[in-house]
Amino acid sequence: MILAHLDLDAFFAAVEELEDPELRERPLIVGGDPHGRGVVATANYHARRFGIQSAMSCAEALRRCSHATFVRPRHSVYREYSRSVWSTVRGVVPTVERTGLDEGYLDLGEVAGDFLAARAVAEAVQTAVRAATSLSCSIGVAPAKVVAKVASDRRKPGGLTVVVPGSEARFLAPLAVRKLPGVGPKADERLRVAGIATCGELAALNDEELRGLLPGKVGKLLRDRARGIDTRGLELGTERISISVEETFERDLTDREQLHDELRRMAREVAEHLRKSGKTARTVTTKLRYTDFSIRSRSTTLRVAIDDAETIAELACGLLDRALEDRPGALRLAGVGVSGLVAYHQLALDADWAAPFQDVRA
DNA sequence: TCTGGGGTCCTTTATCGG
DNA sequence: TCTGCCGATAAAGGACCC
Repeated sequence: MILAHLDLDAFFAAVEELEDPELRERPLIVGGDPHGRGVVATANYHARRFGIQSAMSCAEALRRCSHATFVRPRHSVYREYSRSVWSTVRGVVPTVERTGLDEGYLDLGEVAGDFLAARAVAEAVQTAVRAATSLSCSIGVAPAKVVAKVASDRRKPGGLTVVVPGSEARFLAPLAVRKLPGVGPKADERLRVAGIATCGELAALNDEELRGLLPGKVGKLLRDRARGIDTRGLELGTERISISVEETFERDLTDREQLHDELRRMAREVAEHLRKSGKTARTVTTKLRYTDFSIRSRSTTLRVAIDDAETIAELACGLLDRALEDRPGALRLAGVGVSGLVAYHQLALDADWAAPFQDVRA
């Protein structure tokens, strides 16, 4: 299996630079209001020199670079560029799994016989994308997804890294465990405390050591990945399984009526998304974030799928009331989500055989 | 007045029927 | 009739990703 991971370089910022070339030579931050509660979505490479990174609060970014330009994300514009990029990629490599607007996996085995040929195909993809959109991307080529993904991140921007079969473990070994997809802040900290800093050290753990550190399926999976073992193939044509809208308020809210108003507004947006995707939903979830950043959620599942804003709103408000009874307090965020999605045309069929549920049986 | 919004997947716990 | 166990599944939380 020969596959590639493609990652567009500083995608949102790169698009904004194309739309307004004046931005190109300056530190640019795409994200929220630097005087509000937003975070950085993407920073261009000038801004990164000031230590600005994705997910950093915009207030912090402003502190680090007071002359940076801040712009709000324009997702519909990025979607257009993304569409153009991926149709260009498919012109060179037909089988592609998109995992985001700005990244995805390519099946190179389909168009290249060996890793030498694969490198040439990857270069052809980079050239084609640049020609069609003026955007630059980085690519990793490897026998396994996890290795290709890590490889694509090695020589940004515009880099190409090829990891040939047999060298996967050697390639990963010196890298920090945090570089491994699936190792987030929590796992990183647990490993750090135990003195495990690199992928090589994670790969060398025996079963018992691993159990103490990262129990369950997760540990085995991450150790496999650190060894370059990853049998996942490309996933083509996956369906969405949930839809949600949430919002961090400018200031924390306590007033129940105000919160209900916000939830009703979000429920209308969720219903609109549902309608556009031709789906109905059986489960409604309300999400709350308190001032201390802790998150609570309450959900309910119906026998029959729904898609109307009023029903979603009623359920969401009831769930909010329940959550606030369990734990009162000011909220910095509230959200409404639906899951258990059912295609609208299947509604009549599904309503028939839908099994009864606990709270209904009682 | 640090810390978004949209998702996915996994684990644990509660609950129910048999 | 009471109790315990088992398997499903819903609910809730948590980690992670872009």
